[in-house]
Amino acid sequence: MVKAPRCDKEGLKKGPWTVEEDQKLLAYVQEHGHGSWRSLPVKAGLQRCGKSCRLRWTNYLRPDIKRGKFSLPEEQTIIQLHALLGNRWSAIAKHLPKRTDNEIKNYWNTHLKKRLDKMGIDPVTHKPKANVFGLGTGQAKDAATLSHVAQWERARLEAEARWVRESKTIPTSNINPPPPYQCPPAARSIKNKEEISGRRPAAAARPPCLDVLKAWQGVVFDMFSAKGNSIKSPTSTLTFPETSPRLVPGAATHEKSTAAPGGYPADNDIIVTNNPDDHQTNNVEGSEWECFDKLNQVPQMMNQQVYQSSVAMHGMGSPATNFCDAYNDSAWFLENTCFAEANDKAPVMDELTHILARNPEDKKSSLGELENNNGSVDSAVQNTTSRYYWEMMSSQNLMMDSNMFN
DNA sequence: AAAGAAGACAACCGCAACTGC
DNA sequence: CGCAGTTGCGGTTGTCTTCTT
Repeated sequence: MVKAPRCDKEGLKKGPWTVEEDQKLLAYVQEHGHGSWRSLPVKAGLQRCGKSCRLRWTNYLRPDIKRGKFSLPEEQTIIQLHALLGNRWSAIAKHLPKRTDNEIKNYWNTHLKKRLDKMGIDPVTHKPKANVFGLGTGQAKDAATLSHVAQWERARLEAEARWVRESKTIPTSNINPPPPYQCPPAARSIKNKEEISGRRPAAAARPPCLDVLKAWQGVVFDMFSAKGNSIKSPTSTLTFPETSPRLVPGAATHEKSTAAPGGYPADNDIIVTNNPDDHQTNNVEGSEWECFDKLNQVPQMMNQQVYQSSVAMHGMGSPATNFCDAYNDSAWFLENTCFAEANDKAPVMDELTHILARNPEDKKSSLGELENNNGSVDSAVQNTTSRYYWEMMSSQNLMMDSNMFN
């Protein structure tokens, strides 16, 4: 015989909470702490069961909860962690400060899952669904798109697997400060042991590849926003290579570029070169020069991980070629994947400036402070901070320490 | 303008793990 | 070790809002 829930048995109130109930609970917990949830409702004068009170507090009333729309970095984190952890919402929530597991779960079920599904990616496995490659049905472009997704996905998963392996084998002394014990298998046990011992958890599960992509997006957005360019998303059309600015390595606009699909660069393509002298041979004028100049900073900003991911994806080429590939992939990724939110660069830039602001040695620590009288970012200072940013991003400590984003 | 559908989110339920005796 | 009570978690449902026809 199934025991009736206490709430039912005692005829306690269920359903949505009223403002008065919230106030009672809030006032009580703030004054006395929750103590035993079971005894709390009577003490607080609530006609609710303790469990209901606990849920209301943890999911809604707690003061350290952030509500409202999820930012792009938060979405990325959820997707990335879901690929790693599955439906372990509480574990995912630990990497999203001020978000509750319930909120993340709801957001996944109502938004992210559907978005992945529409993209043809299985939201459970995070792999492209086999049956979406419709042959002979005019879906060649979509198939190519999805193939690209699959390629990135595979690279990502490999990176994650590598990272997981390394996080188990790398001496934890590399993590600052050194955690006192290794990660035991059961998540729940970990948590409780931490709570009991007050110890720092083992290396936080933040895959470096996500950070690299995020960082890359930040730099790319920065370059384009400074120029007044926009990486405008065609959203549903999935036609990025034909319609959006594309970076083409090396060749002048009047010469056939071997790296440019289709040969000659398109009108809105942007030529990239490592050799400043090439300026003289390119028919790039006016505002495009500004961007051109900014792009010459790129090899310095391009750290090993981005470079290697580009090499892995496209093969070894010149730095400019691999930069173009990495950029185009990143821009493509922004436009054609679940990460795409048209013109939604603010969260990425917020995060970039936030991280730059952590530079203890650089007093000019945000992009806002770097702006000159013209409202543009001084290239030398930007170069310094960008390089610093990449150095930070490539350092293992930051890659593995989720506190970086707290 | 009204009705139904879909979306979004809060809340509930049941189970498993943990805790203290 | 066993048991009862408590807490945490994830799946599911209910309700309200927004959108579509």
